[in-house]
Amino acid sequence: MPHNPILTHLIKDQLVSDPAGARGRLLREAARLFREKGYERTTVRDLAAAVGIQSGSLFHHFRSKEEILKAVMVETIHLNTALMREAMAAESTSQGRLRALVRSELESINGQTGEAMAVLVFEWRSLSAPAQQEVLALRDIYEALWLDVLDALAADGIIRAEPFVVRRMLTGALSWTVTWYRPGGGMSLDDLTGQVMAMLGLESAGP
Amino acid sequence: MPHNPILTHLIKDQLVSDPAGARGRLLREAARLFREKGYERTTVRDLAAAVGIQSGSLFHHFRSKEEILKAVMVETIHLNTALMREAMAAESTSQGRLRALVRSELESINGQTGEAMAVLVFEWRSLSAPAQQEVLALRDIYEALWLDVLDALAADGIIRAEPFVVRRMLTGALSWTVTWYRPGGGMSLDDLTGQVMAMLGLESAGP
DNA sequence: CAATACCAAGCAAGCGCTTGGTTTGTAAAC
DNA sequence: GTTTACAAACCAAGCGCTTGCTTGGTATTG
Repeated sequence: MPHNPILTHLIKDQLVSDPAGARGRLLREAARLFREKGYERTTVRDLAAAVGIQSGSLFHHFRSKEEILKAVMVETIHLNTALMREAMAAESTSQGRLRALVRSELESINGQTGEAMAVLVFEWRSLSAPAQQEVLALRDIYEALWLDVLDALAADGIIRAEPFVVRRMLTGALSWTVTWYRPGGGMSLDDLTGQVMAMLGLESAGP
Repeated sequence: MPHNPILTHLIKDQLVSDPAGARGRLLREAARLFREKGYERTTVRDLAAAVGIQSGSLFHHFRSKEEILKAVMVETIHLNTALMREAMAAESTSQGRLRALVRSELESINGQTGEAMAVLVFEWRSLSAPAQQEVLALRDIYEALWLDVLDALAADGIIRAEPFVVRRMLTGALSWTVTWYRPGGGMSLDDLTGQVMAMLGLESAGP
């Protein structure tokens, strides 16, 4: 399957590994295993077996196990920041942009990159402090996109709670969907987006 | 410091360990360490050192390390279910009961039992499948309290999104507060409760 | 013919847990 | 009020195993 243009561009800039390459394949399997069993319970032997090599050979591609975790997180943020910018650009109103952000984050969490996003949320503490700082800097860019939109909505009186509180509540609410929402079920991602907007009192609900 | 009457009653029923006893003290330290470093990164030597005994002596009180994790979770659910019932009983309207639930859960997460609640959320996967089943059964009782209130609000048209979706969004939003909310800061738990209600469009915000 | 990618083997450290034996608390027996 | 009995609580030592990672060498590729 061919990449979408955004991904191709990120690969060219070396911000994301090509999923077809050895490194990219390993990172995908790592995200899957880290989510399934947790970082600590996943051994380097598990990771190696998942891509069909010996455990020692991993250390030709990564200096340590932690570097694999960091790479999963960093590449996921890069990809999703880019996707989110793209989704927002198509909208002309603040309310539309919020809907695009919600929809985009739900897709990140429950779609292709879902495993990596779950790792980002649940394996945070497994990163060393310096690595946490690095990842945090990338997240700040991502978060600024949200706050700009929420600030605009608050200025217009469309939302009444404080923007930064709303963003944090939404972070929790949306990332938690990974524990219960199943894309194959009766509710589509658009339905779910509608439910979130309805919960905020911004649109009427109903699939 | 004396216990509140609810806790005393739970201790008498052997649903919760006395925090003054050896077992209770260990469970408190365990919750703290599990939250701070994660279950896997916390060794039985860490746990033993935290209460001033040898690592082997732990196994006089608990059959395995996992049993300690399970006990932390089970006792926390028992305590918080009781506290929540109490908080709700004082309210006469559905909206008041929702506010009481939100306030109560925020207090569970950010107050005394916060460490144990965080463990419940973030260390879920570290439990074996059978132990997960046991804990899940207890959570169902707890969740039923929420759904009853949300169903009533939906029936009256006060909330427009689906009750079970709202509950799940709130679960995520409220438990996520543990990652950013600091009780000592400028925002009290009552303020935060007000923000949540405002976000749902149910009350005007403002501390 | 160099760089890249890998394998086979294994090391040092740390892990959960077991074991055999000692101390401590408690309460009846004398 | 000392003695006896016994269980609960704990210690010191370490076993067997797994972990992340290293090493020295061998294919593979442009």
